Amino acid sequence: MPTFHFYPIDITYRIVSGKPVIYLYGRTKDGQRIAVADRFDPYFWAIPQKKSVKERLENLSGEKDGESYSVTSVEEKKKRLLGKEVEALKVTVSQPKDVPLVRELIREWDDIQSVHEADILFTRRYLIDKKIIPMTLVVVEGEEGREESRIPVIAATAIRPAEDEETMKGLGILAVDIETYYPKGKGIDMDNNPILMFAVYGKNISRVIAWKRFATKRKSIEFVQDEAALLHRFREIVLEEQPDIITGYFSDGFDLPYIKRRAEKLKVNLDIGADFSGISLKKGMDTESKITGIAHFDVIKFVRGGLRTSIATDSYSLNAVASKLLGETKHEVELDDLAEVWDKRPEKLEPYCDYNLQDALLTYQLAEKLLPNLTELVKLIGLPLQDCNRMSFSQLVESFLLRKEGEFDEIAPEKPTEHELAKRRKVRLQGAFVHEPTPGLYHDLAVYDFRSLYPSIIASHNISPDTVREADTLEEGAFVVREEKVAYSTAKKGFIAAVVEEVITRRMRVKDILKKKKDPFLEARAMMLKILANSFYGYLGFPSARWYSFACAASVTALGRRYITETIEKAEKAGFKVLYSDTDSIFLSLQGKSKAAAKKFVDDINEHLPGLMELEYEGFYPSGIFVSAKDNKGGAKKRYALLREDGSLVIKGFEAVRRNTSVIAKEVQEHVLKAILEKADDKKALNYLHGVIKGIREKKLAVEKMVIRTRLTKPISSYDAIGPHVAIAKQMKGKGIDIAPGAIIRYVVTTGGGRIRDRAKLPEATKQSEYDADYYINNQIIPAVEKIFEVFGHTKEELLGKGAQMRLLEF
DNA sequence: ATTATCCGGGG
DNA sequence: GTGTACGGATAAT
Repeated sequence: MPTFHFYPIDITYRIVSGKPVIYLYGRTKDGQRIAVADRFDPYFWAIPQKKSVKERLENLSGEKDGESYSVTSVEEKKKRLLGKEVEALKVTVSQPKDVPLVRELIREWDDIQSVHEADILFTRRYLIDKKIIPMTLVVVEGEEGREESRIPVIAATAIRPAEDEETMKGLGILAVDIETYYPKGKGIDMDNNPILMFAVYGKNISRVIAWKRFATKRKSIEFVQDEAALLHRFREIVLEEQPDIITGYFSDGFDLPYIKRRAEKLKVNLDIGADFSGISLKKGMDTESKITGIAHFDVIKFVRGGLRTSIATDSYSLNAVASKLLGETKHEVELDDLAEVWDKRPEKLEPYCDYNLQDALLTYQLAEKLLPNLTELVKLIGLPLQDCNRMSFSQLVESFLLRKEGEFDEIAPEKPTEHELAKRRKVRLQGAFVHEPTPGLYHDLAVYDFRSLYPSIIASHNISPDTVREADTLEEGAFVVREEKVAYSTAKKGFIAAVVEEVITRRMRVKDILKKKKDPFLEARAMMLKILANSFYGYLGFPSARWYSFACAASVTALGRRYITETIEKAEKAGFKVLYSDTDSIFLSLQGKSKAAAKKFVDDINEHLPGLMELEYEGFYPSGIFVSAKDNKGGAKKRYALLREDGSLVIKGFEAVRRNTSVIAKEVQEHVLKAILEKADDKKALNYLHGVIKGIREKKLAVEKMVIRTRLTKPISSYDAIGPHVAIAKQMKGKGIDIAPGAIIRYVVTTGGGRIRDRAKLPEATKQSEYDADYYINNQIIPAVEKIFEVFGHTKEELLGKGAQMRLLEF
């Protein structure tokens, strides 16, 4: 029997002669695309009320809505349900579609207590049970069968993961991007507006296909007869390139559905799937596009999903993400004019083709850059790239737990009913501890952080839905969380606590190796392990979670508050002063103590911390400033600036990087912070401010510095409150420039009477003499620095330079 | 403050 | 497809 070593990429199933067959699509070690077909039977778990139900189940079969269903076998197994031993029945049925039918039927039976895992997708169940991890080497025995397929199909007689968990490398990525016709002022209309051009970018291809000819020297541009021919070309290119991964930017919801729709409309056969199927869509608010045998990597879904907390960006547009991650930007063209240029001035189309190709290139580069992270996630979670690409944090955790439960003989709890869900949504978790800072400028600060606070609490205190007990439990060694009136058994490792501990220790091992040697793949692994570890707390409190536990989630934050306040008490006993603390971080003033003493403080704390918990010394800062909150005297949370020893600044929460603020306001804010932190010289900062204010008054500053950027969030007509940006958008519309929701409107406020919105002008149409100095001083500059100067007792009047004059008048 | 709703990205 | 949203921001109450 021939043996094949291959890396699975995609998985589906089909019913062949009435029996379900799993199809794994992938590539062999030597690069050949193959499919592997393997028989597998669907099953789920039932917990009986009475043992006699087994026989009743075994004989269950029937018909519903013309479809027959049957139970093929029932097997008794000892399992655990939230740690409690149960006699479970493994109910095997003949087809996946029988599962929901039988499930609903037997749920009503008196002798059935509960039904479990009857909603785990068939292909996922297969991967878990066979211990197969996509993109990781698998050994198959079997012969090539004869069936209709683009690639050879091996009928498996045996399948198992390879001994060494070798990861697939050198995957072929093909980036796709389309440009479509859309007249000004109209929305996207897949039914009526054609695709004008598309760009593909891959290792061996960099091309734009358009169906209107114009003179060009670009070798990358190729012309076809019409839109149907363009779609044919798309099919051809995909089949020629044989990519493992097709990537796009929002291609789940735009490019691929658009291509599919146009192909249907023009009756073009798009049988690019390994089984000759086309692009399949899953609808909902969130569409997903799939092609059998190829993994579809929608970059935006990963950046906004699994990587969301790791990549901070204001906007998730291709331009914003590419400039953040690659330091590159899109080409600038007036996309709104494309339809008109296409119709009337095709000779001007070249820049649009360049734009199109650049988008495909950026998408390709993003996919290439993020693939190590996504691959690590696939290996961690054990689901195909297509799925890991689109998962939320709670789905990641749950999929990981479903993979792990076998090791603990656990059966997953049922998903909550609507009623249960409503109940869970009503309760609120108490958050983290915050010590508000007292506004002021401070010198010699030490900053500390609890490393992975919540995950380490879960692991160290055995916080797990299967170890929760009543607070007055008589169980020996149980750890009481008095704040929540619950306790946690320590007799046996809880399922979730054990899994979290494994994730943390795995990450620590990876970090240890990384200390000795740089390795981008291990860095990606460490990052994904961190993301996963940090997701468990949220999962425990997520209403839809199978392993939801309010007690556990509440205990995690309660212990977080407990540990941080205890650490603060110890710091004060040791002679430090607490300036600020939020969740897992502590800012101390050294109060004349040495840097060495600050460093040593963590050792004293760590000596008494349990398990994996650890306080880290984040660093020493020569100075730092905390300002007061908007409407009260207390210090603002998450709004401070620190000076590092190397002279650089750490700015948190200030407007310095926000939209909606003019360039000049950001500049002034940063400059003032720097002057104050470096020299503690508020007089000098004040002088600088007065200089800027004078410059603005005398109109010596460029209009560009006065530009305010605001995003238009909905169609112009649906605004009730007309802000300046809406007024500008209206003006632009009046000039025939159509502005769509999502556009960033740039404007400058000019002098004159009336409301701000009547005085907003386009920057291009504003002369330097026109901007409204008073507006910029009072509404932009002053609010940006007011709180900083307030720390030194400078009033708004002083900032405006009125203080001195008033004093003269007073005397 | 708290709850309802709107929206993202793509052209 | 043995299934379906999700989190943040803004408007409304």
